[in-house]
Amino acid sequence: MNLYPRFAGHVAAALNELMAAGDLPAGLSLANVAVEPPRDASHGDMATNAAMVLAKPAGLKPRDIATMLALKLNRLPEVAEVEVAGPGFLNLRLHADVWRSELATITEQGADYGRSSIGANHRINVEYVSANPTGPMHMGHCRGAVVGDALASLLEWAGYGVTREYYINDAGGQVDTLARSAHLRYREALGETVVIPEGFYPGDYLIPVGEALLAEFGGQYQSAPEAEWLGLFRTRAVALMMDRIRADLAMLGIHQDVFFSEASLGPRVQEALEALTAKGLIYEGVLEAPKGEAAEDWEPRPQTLFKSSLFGDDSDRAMQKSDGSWTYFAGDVAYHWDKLQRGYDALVNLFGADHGGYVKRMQAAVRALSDGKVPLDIKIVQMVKLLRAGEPVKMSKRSGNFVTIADMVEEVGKDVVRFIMLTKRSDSQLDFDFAKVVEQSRENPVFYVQYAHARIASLRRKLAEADFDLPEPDLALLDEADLAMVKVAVQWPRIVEQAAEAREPHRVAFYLADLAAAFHSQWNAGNDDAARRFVRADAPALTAARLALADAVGQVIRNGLAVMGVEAADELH
RNA sequence: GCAUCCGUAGCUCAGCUGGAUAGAGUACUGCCCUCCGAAGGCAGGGGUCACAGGUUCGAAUCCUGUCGGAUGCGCCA
Repeated sequence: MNLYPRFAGHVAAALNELMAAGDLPAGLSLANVAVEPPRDASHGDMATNAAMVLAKPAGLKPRDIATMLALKLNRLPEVAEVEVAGPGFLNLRLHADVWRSELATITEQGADYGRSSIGANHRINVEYVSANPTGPMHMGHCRGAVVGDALASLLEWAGYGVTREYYINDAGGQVDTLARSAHLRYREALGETVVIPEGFYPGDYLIPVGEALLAEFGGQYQSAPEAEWLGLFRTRAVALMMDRIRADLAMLGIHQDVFFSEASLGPRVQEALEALTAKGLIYEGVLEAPKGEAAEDWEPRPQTLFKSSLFGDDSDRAMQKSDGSWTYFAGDVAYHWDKLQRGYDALVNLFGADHGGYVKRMQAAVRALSDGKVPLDIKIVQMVKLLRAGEPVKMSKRSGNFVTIADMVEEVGKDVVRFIMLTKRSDSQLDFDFAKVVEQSRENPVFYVQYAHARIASLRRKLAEADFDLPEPDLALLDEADLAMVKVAVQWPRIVEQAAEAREPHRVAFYLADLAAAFHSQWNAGNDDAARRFVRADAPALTAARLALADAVGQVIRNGLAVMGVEAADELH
């Protein structure tokens, strides 16, 4: 069992003993008792707020409870010193052997060190990317893709059963436009000179689609009426776009489990509507005019509405248009109905910042359909500003020229793209500077973390050349300065759990930067004082112990990078 | 008009499921440095955590309001 849960158990056991002995009133709730590393390392290795949290319900002074608890905890063999501090904190200092044995645990568990079972195998669906299949993936999709994928991995590490999902918007007017644009390219492939009118997709990426359509169908649809080819071309063009999107995602190392087609919803929409009707949440009504910018073409009309306002939404939402056809929202409700039917315990969606206004109605729908049993967590992913040496990169969507994911990955590599996308909370804006992200300096976290890993790898290489036999590592040879690094490394299981609970994969990137800093600091100490070096030809036993230490740190870095979907480098160039 | 997110050191950001003197990098100042992998090391100065109230033993963190910024609002997708 990992360090902190283990000590939480010790503290709980001690409190239960005090309750059993009548020193504390029986039946106190320990729910708010926390056992954590103190913010300031000089306070010790571990702290608990138990005395302060329990003071009021127990009707005792915090320091009195702390003193009783201290006596109990002091008897634990792992504890070197207990101190009551401040308003009633209990600070524990642990024996150095505790850190040595934690280090051994890292070595034993290896690539699984940090995996947790707090997810209890609950099934969770993470839907991300869901870019419209009308073009290749561009920069705007990139961050959501990376954050979603890393979050999915993180949840797997935390013990959830994760499904990675992509929703294909292949049923609206946009895909008709795609089909028409593809038809133009098809005619072009037949030798016509075409002009792409306003409102069509102008991008060059449709040229090969036109060629593919020509190869499949020959010239039979060149001048045929639209009704004859629209559905066919739509299906084919969407399929080709999805191939391309999958290839783009693969460049980022992303492979989703389920690609769910909106067009395939079919009877699900009616089912979802019936489910809501059965709950009395559907009615015919007229919505008020939207506020703000006046909508010229708005007029009040009776529609089929969902009472989403009962579930925290700002207004009720239309499911069916006045002509009886479904709204886009109805499709989304049906899609989430389908997810619920598939039996997930929790749902997570990643939305671009431009869909922020959609959050409440989706949560309302899921709450209504699942009777509040299945939480839908929606993460908003903010814009990325692309820069080149501080200057904004110019993009023109109108001409169809934008920076694609393929461009980015080709220029700086998958690992750099992924890492940088995780260096800020997803709900704040991110600058991506092509020049800075490949810089080899302390400021660049990708480099800094990879550099630590490369240095560790180089120790092994150096040793292979040096030709001296190492004994089995004896961790007892590690001193306090060596163990300082272990104290950072053993935080990893906590980071996994906390980041997973908060659904914030960026915390992994920050943690790895901290761990790398601890390692570099140790390394640099060796430059000032040769006695502190990892490899000491004059001391094989110490070298063996320090290498075990370095390897463990390298292992934790690899595990963290694995969650981020970044490969660890053994060498930098 | 309403909603969501944001406002922390000169700059870029952590911390936000309440805890002890608010952290990191960068920039700035002063020393040191050619090192197991150069792409530095150590130390120091720098903050009314936008503002005002409230809850609490305790608030950057929770609640309310104000100001400022971003985004969104539809029978579109």
